[in-house]
Amino acid sequence: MSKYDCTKTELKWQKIWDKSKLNSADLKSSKKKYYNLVMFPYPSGDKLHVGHWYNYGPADSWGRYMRMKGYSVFQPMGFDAFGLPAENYAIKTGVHPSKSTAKNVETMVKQLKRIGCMYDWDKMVNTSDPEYYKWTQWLFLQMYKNGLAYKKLSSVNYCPSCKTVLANEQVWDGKCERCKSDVQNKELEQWSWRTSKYSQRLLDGLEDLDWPEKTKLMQRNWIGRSEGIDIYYDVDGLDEQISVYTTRPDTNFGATFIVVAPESEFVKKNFDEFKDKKAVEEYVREAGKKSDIDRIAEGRKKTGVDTGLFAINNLNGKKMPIYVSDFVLAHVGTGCVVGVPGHDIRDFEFAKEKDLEIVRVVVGDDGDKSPIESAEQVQEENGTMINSDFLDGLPIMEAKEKIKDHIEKDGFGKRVVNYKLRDWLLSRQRFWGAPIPIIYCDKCGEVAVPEKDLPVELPEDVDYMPKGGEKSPLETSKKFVETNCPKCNGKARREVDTMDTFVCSSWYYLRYLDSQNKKDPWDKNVAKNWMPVDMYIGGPEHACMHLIYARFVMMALHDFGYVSHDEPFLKLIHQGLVTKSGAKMSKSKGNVVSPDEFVEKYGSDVFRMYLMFMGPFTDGGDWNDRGITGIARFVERFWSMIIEKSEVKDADGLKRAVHKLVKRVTRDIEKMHFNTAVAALMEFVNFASKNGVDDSAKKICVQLIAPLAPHLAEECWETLGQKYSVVDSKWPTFDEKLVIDDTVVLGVQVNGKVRGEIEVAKDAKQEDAIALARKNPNVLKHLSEGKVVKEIYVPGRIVGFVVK
RNA sequence: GCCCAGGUGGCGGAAUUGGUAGACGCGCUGGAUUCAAAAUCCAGUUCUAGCAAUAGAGUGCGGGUUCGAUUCCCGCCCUGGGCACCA
Repeated sequence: MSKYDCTKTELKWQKIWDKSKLNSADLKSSKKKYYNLVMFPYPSGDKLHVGHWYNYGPADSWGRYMRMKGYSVFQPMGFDAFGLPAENYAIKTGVHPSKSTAKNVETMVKQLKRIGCMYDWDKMVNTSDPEYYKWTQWLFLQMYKNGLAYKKLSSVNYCPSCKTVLANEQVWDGKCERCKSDVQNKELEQWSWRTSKYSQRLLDGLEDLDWPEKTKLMQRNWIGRSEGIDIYYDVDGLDEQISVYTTRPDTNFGATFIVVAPESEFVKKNFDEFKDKKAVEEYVREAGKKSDIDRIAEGRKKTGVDTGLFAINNLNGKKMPIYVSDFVLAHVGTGCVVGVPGHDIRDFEFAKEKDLEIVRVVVGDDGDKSPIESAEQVQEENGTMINSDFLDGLPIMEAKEKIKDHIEKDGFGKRVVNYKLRDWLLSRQRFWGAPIPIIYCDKCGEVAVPEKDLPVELPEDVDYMPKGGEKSPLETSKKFVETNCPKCNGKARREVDTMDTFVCSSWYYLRYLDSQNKKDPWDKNVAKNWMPVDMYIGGPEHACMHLIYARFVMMALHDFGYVSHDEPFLKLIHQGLVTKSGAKMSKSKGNVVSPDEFVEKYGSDVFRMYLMFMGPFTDGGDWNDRGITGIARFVERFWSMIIEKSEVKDADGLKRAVHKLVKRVTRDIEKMHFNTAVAALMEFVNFASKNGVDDSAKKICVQLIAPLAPHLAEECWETLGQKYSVVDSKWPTFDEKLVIDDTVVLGVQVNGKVRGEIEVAKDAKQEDAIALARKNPNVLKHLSEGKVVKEIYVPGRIVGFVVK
C-alpha cells in the first residue's frame, strides 16, 4: 500500500489549479453568482498565525461547498496595508513603510497560497497601492461633492513631549505609551464624514440582514436611537436659555440643578456673568488638559464650579443653580444636563459632592417614600410618580408622555429623536495612509483636487520621524506640500493629513470586482450583478466600526448613483477567537503560533481539518496541537479506503450508510458545523473498513470531503478516474427514505430510569412495543416493585412505565 | 455597573431543541505485529462498588415543572466577550 504524500500532492494540485485558472471567477458569467468574502488581513510582520487559518480555512470550505452546489463563486483576497504598525516600525528601524509592507505582503501571499484556498489572485488588492488609494481619494471627493465631508475643530490625544498625536491604543492610563508623559486634549481642524445623517437608515437596514442577532444588537446600541425632549430653561436675570436633551422628562419636578460642559458654548458666551470667573477659567483649563481617557479614568469623584447663575424650571418656577463640570461632554447631546439627583446615579453623586437638594419624585416597587439619602435608594427605572403635581400617581411611562404634551403645549420644549452615533472623524496626522485630496489656495481657499489629478501620491522624501508637532509628517516634504491651485494656478499648499484606514476598508469589496480597472473604481454592471456580498466572514471585533462604516459608504454611494444596492453584506458570520494559553495571540505577549511548521509536517488539508475539528466555527478555542495526529491518521485511512480494493459485505447497508453520510455532511456544512462533518466522515471510514466500499460510495465520499480537504479530494478524484476538477462536480444528494432505518433500538424506562432496551420496527404499534418491553427481565424486575399506573410509548424514541 | 455568549469525562467536543448523556478524536490501559522500537491493527476507557449481571451518582451550584430535564422555569456562582460618567 502506498502512503499518502501530503506535501507532494498538495504542491502538485496547487500548481495545476494555478495553471488551469481554476479559481479565476468569470465576473461576466451568467451563472448564478456567490460572492464569498473574508475580511482581508493587515500585513503585519507577525505573518499569518493559526487564527488566520482558523478563519480562512472554513471560509474557503464554505465557498467550495457553494461552488459544488452549482454557484459561480468569487473569492478574492487582499491586504489592508495602511496603518500604524508599519509607521511605528519605520520610526524604530528607519525602513520605509512601503518597503516593509511589500515584504510582509510577499510572505503572506506565499503562506496564503500554501493553504490552497480558491482565491482569485488576479483580483488581489493592496490598499497602499496608488492604483487603489487613488479611488479611496475619489471616494473622499464624492463625499465632499455631496456635502457629506466637512471640516471642524475636533480633539485629539496629544503628547507634548513626543510632539505627536496619539491613537487611543498608544495612551496608557492617560499617559503616552512611549515616554510616559501626561497626554493632553488638543483641538485641531479635522475632516469628518456625516455618518450621523444616516443614523435612521443604518438602524432600519439591519432588519433585513441575515446577521447574528448579537451583532445587530450591538449596532443598534451603537447607533443609540432615543426618543426624548429638548427642554428650555430661562437663565435668571439674563436674556439667555439653556437647552437640555432628556429621555426622562417625567422626573423633571425633581430637577434641582443644571450642569454645563467646560467646553460648551454656554460657558464661552456667558463667561462674563459668572460669579467666580477665575475659578471657572481655571477649571476649564484643567479639564482641557485632560484627555478624554484621563477624564474617564478619574474615577467616580465628581468635581465642578458654581457659576453663580440660576436657571428657572418652568414647571414649578424653581431656581436651579448652574454648575460647570467635566463629567458632561460638550459633543454629547446639547452639552448641558439637568440634574435630577433622586433618579440618576451620576446626578446623585454630584449633588452629594456639592451639597445640593435631592427630591424624590418616583416611588419604586418597594414602596419606599422616604427622602433619598444613599445611592442604593436612587430609583432609575419602574415606579410611580410622587411630588410631581399633575403627574402624581402615574406610572413612569404614562407620565413621560403626559409631561411631554404639557411642555410642548406651554412652549418650553420640543420632542426630538436623538442618536448616539457620531460623525466619522477621519483625519489622521500620520504618514502611512491615503492623503486627503484637498488643496488650500491663498486666493481661492479650500479646493478639491480634480479627479483627473488623482492619485495624490505619498512622497518618497518624507521624514516620518515624529517631530511634526500636531501636523502629519507629510508636512516635511516640500515637494508634496507645495503645489499650484487647480483653479487659479497660484501658490497653494496640500492638506497633509491622511485618511483613517477604515476608509480604505470601507469599500474594498467593490474594488475586488474590477481591481485592474484604471478608468473606474469598479465596473458598474459587474457590481450590479455581484453585489451585495453573499457571505461575509470576519471577527466580531468589527461589529461596530468597520461594519457600520462599510454600510454607510455603500448607502452614500447608492444615493450618489454609483451602485444599485445600499447594503454591502447580506449574510455575516463571525469566526471564533483562537487563543494561546487563554490569551489573544499577539507579538507583545509573545504567544503567536505559526501554522507553517504544522503545514510542513502534516500538510494544509490536515491542518485545516484539525482547526475545524476543534469545535464549532463560531466558537474558537484555545490552541494546542494535541490531537492533530488523529486527523493525520484519518487522512491516511481515507486514502487507503479509496485506493484499496475491498469486498462489500452488505450492499444495502452500505447504500444506507452513504445516504446517511450525505445528509449529515450536508446539514453540518450548512450550519458551519465543520467539526461534526469531519466526525461523520470518520465514522464512515470506520464503517467502510469493516464492511467494505464500492466505487460509487468512494466517489461520493471524495465529493463530500472535497470542501474540507481539497488537495486530498482532488488526488482521490483523479485516482478514481473522474474528470477534473472535483470542485466542479455536483454535490451529492440523498434519498430521505434510505436515511431512516426499518428497525430502531429503544430504551425502556421505569420511572424515568433506563432499565433495558428493545429492538422494534420503526413504526411498531404501542401494544407490540410495550409487550416486548415487558419481556425484558430487568425491566420486569423493576415493574414488580409496584403497580404500573402509566405506559408511555413515543415511536422511535422511548418506551416508559410509571410504577407506584 | 449594564448588555450578550458560555459552563458536559483526564482533554477538544457530540446529543435530531423534552426521550438510552458522553458520537468523533486525543490521551490512557491491555493485546497483536516486531529481535526491539516507531508506525499500524484489535479491544477497553464518565465516576464509585462488584469477577460479573447489576446498582448508585453524574451535564457549574440550589430549587421547581414532568413518567422523564444538558434541553423548560426561578434564584445564585464562575469564565469569556462587548459597552461604559452618552444625559
